Amino acid sequence: MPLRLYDTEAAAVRDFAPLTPGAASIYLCGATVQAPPHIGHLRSGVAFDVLARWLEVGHGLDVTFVRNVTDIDDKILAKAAEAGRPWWAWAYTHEQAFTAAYDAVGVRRPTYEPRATGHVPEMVELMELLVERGHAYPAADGSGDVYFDVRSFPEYGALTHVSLDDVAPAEDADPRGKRDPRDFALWKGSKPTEPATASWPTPFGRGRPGWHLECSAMARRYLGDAFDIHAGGLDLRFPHHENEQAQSRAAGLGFASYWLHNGWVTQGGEKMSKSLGNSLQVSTVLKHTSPLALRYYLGSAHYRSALEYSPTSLAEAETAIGRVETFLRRVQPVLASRIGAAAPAPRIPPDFAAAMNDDLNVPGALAVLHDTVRAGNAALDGGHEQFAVAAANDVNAIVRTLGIDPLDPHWTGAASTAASAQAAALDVLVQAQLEARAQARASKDFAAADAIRDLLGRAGVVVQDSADGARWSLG
RNA sequence: GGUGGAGUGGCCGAGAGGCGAGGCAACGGCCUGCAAAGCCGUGUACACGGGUUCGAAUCCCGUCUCCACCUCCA
Repeated sequence: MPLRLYDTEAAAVRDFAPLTPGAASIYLCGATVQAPPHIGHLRSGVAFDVLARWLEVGHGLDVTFVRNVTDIDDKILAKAAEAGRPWWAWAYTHEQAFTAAYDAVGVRRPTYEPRATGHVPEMVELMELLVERGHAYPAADGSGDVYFDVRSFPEYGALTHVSLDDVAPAEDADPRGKRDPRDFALWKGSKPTEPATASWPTPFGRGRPGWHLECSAMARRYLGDAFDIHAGGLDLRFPHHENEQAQSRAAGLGFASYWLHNGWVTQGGEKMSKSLGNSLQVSTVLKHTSPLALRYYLGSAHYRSALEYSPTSLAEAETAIGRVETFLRRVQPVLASRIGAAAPAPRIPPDFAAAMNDDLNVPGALAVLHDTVRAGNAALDGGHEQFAVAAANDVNAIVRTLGIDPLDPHWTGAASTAASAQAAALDVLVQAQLEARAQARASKDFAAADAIRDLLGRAGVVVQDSADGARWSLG
């Protein structure tokens, strides 16, 4: 079953066919590290992390995933200056905040994460090629800027389906040096007002990267002249991705075969923005929401749709993924008791695969997950062990593929030895309480039993009785 | 103005000509000492007005509303 992906340039869903059989290359436009990330910034990271996982698990492809860091631009320079800090320190501080946020929600590290400032030679190479081919020119006003000549490239506008007549002037530089006001900057000559550290020597003079050029240069270096998928947020379609494609194709490179764009996290129907304050910064949200629930929430709408945020959204996600965790914990004793019994063959549930292959329909995949959980719970209730085991198998395949396995040490904290030592100590203490409670219940002393449960409850320990004894969990 | 997207039950959110995706919330029931968890059941949802069709949330025409990009914002 082929993977079908919506390609922005074709404006249609297309079968995915990698350039190299057995492999897939992805370039994702990462963050401009000018401020700490809010939950909206995590959406592309999570969405395309799921894409990479599915290409591997569902299609057996060897994925090379490059996600860049834009570590220099006008805003970084302006904000750092305002804060009285070096721009590079400002950028790196926020780069680390993004890394921490991605790590927290289980976005796997990319194969490589290049920074714009580390790729000036590649940009110069590309500029020289474009100048040589008649698609770029140094500014006539001696500013040191280098511009892309949009009129020299008839395909300009192909990605976002605009005609040059409809393009407003690019306001990224003083238009005096431009041949056409719509020409955009590949390179920006250094200005006396800017820090000396924010410029690099080139044959065109000292300066710094234009925003668009870096991605063309880095994608080419790490993924080659042509690669499979270029991804990013919807807002990057124009001008950023249009300009990237124009540069690369004008330079004679194949560039991206598929363009994927993710939608917004919205509030009241509007794009989440920094003006909304710090309340939805990832670091703030994670104080009251588990990282797993945040990741689940970010996948609860299709990646191209808007995802509405409300104060209850994250609590709902917590409850929903909690159902899955409860089932997996319920079924564990059954699985443990069957050691030696023939395990069902590992498989990707067909309904799940069909949803994923349909342009990564994660909400549809989650519906399959919940259906399977319900069937598994019903099987446990009815004592149909074999069926419960099969359901557990399917649930595990789904949650592992989506990166939302509630029992993964990444979420449970068991990865750390200190944490697991604490967990083990707590378990001994709680089990002792549960033992006392079981005795109280056996002698119908429900007041004593409830007192123990209340005590544990005040400590944040939730007790659940079941046919085979009480279980406890934090939360 | 140009280009694109969207309006689905209390909320979130898939689907895209015929079986009420799924989650959250709510209500009823089963189970249960109670609770929790789990299971079963309960909703005449598709912005509005026309049209096509045996049949439309889904196709066509028109209208309204909202959002995004064109401002170096995932």
